[in-house]
Amino acid sequence: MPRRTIGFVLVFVVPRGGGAGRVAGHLGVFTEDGTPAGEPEWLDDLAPRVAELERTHRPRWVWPHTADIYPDLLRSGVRVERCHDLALAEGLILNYHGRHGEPRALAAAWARARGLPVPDDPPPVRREDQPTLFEPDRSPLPDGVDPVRAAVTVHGGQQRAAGEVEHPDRMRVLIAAESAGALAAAEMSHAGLPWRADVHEALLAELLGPRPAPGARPARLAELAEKIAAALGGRQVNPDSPASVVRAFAAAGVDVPSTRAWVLREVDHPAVEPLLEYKELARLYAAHGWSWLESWVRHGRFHPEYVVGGVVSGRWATRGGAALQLPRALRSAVRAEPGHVLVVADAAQLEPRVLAALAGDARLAEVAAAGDLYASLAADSFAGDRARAKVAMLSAMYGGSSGGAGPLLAVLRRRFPDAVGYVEAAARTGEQGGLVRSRLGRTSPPPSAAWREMIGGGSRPEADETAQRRSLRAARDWGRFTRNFVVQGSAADWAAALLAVLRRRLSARVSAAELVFFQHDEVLVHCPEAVADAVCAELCSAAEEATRLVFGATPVRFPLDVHVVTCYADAK
DNA sequence: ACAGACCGCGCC
DNA sequence: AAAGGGCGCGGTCTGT
Repeated sequence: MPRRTIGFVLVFVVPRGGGAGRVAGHLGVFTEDGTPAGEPEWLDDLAPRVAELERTHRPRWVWPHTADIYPDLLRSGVRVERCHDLALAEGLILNYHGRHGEPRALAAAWARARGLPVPDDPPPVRREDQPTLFEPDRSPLPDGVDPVRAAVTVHGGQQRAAGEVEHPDRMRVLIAAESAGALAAAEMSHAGLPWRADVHEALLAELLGPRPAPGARPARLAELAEKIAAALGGRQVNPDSPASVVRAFAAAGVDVPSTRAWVLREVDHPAVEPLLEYKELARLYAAHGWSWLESWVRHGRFHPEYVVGGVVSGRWATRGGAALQLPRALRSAVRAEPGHVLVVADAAQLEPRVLAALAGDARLAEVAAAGDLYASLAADSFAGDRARAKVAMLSAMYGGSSGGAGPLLAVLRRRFPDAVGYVEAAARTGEQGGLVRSRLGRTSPPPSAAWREMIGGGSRPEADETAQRRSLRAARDWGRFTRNFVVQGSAADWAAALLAVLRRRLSARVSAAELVFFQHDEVLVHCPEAVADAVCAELCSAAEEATRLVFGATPVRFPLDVHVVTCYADAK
């Protein structure tokens, strides 16, 4: 094949059987204008062909779902630069139109792919026997449907759909960033986060005692359980059972409404201290103990599975390993390999900055020019009281008002009417059952039928006080969700753009660096010590580029706090 | 025995 | 006037 620039390569894969470490499938090469460049091919092993095309053409790979194919390619040593993930794009577009949760194998996409009339309202539930483009292991395509042609058709439909939303440019950025995120997620799962099992084990031994026999409690937990029982007058009590603990306290003459740590801390009783310690250690044991280590750490790396597109707001989820909840105490087990460092970068106070940019609030943007936004906000509006400034801002974004936040929020509203007005408008939209969007167009789900029923029930003339209260409550709850959605979703937009841009920059300019971890607004790069400065420079440029991509020419700054360390625990 | 609800807590 | 957003996970408890 002559060397020339080709805009798109469309790949369709139908995994067959066990796979045996290889991924088979159809592959078709197309030029940018949609003209096929040669016949579609069937390959028993896609990896070599993908590697070759990547080397010669740097195409955009269009495939049903990155998570279904890219991990296998990575295991075969093949990395690609860019892709269009049909399933993720389909989800974003469907959600934009308020059709959350519909099967990704949209009936309309199928109809288009098969040249059939497109139904106006595709059935919401896919039948078991209905073939699907996006879950290729379910069932093969119907006879006579060429998989490459189907992918081309669906892709074309998505390009059109992206062009028809209110801000097509933003939707295109979103789809590209989401697709790049899927690539980065697979790469990070593959690479893994450097993890010193010996450090982790030493920590467990120090806090819990030696590893217990299967079914037994660690020594330290058994000891604390005895102390708790003794302090409660020798009553039977299972510290793992909230109900049992409440009963035991009641029997000892102490009324506790629940066993939440912050509740217990207010209780003056000798059982409280050992109980709090028990709960903390029991959690470490259950969630990140020896069995976690066995399940998730191999050859010195923690390999979580990221789920891109798993949260409507655009945040990532994880499957197994609780990767996004690594306790701070365990971060000492995250160590760079010899001669290497970890570059830890997190966006400083991302959400309030996002709000300033979203709302176009010039005054808040000014406040956000400072490195420490909350300190700057405190100086501006809260007589220098940083804690109060932070509470005020968080209540605006979350809809909370506990801890006397009401008056603080009022200060914020007077001083920054555009920013506060923006989230309050989002809350009102939600209270009325409407949809809200992130900056790039991620869209909140419509409220459930049960919600609508409750809202309707409260406004009927015969509604009693309880029904009215329930209705009001449901409306407010959903309003809090949509209020937060615009901020959380737009922060996810920014973070996705950052990751996409950083990934491209690193592969082009600091190839020895690898992305090893990402959580919401924080990214970890593992690299040889000698290139740490280069990585820092790329990070800063990436943050600026991401800001421009998502918010255009906003005056709001989005600084990164960057730490070059050998141990994750030393960052911050 | 198993599934699913609830609790409580970890992270952002 | 009052109203805290998102998730994953492992534990218990309840219903079948």
